[in-house]
Amino acid sequence: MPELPEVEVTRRSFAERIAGARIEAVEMGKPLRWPLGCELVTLVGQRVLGVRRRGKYLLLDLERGLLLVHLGMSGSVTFYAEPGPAGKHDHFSLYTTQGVLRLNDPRRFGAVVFAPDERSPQAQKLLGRLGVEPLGDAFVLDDFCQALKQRSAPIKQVLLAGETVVGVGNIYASEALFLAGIRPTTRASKLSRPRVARLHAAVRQVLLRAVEKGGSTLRDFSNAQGESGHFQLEAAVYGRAGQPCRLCGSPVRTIRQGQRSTFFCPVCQKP
DNA sequence: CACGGATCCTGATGGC
DNA sequence: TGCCATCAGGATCCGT
Repeated sequence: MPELPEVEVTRRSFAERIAGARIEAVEMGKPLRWPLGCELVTLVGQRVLGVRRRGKYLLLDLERGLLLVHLGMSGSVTFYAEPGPAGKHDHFSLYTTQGVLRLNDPRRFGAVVFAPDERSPQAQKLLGRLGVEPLGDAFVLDDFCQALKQRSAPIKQVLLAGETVVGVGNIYASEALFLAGIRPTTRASKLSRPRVARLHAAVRQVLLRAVEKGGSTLRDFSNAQGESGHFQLEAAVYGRAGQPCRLCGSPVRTIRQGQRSTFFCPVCQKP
């Protein structure tokens, strides 16, 4: 479900409501991808100072340490003003003085990990290899160009890996490459500078637009207040196999790359 | 070391 | 209706 736009929309939907809240209790369901990494008593009594985002991670800053929350494939965070019963796939709940934060994650590829500090090994194990933030000033064309020159893998997979630029998942990778007119199978190192420039702009544009639209609703995305997004209404290629390209009318094609589906227009996107 | 494949897990969907 | 195969927004680990 969640790529950068969904995570950012989620963050915005509860950051202000949880800021300043004191943690009163913690409840865990089935195991997630990684163990929490601390005793529950470490969390209880602490205030949540704020919520940041790094790539697809939500970072909940506490008075002593932080919680790294990842939504995996099927996770979503909801912040309830009133405490109710935990749902079937609610596997992590923070009961605070201002409401209850729950991570609901049927497939349990997500995780909540405590780290004493952002520079600690616990945090760096997850954040240490992440690429640059695509919507920040550090996403510079020259650097992007240089980084892609080093990589011989198909550009789609380089985007997905998140070591060059973070936040681009399976939907937005296909969308950005369509916007840039680049075939997903093209080796990253083979892209000319002008084409990298198009991709650089496309990645920013697609993600920014998706954030503005409130995230994708391809299946069931909704933010922490239960509101759904509208990006899927305008997907150019993702999920549109066989349907006419919105630019040239030829059928959108789908292939598999690294166990993931890729969608592209064989006419508009050049190798 | 960079790449490609297998893998964790549950639920939805479609064919027979 | 049941049963089976396939697919799903992620990212790590492992063999080559």
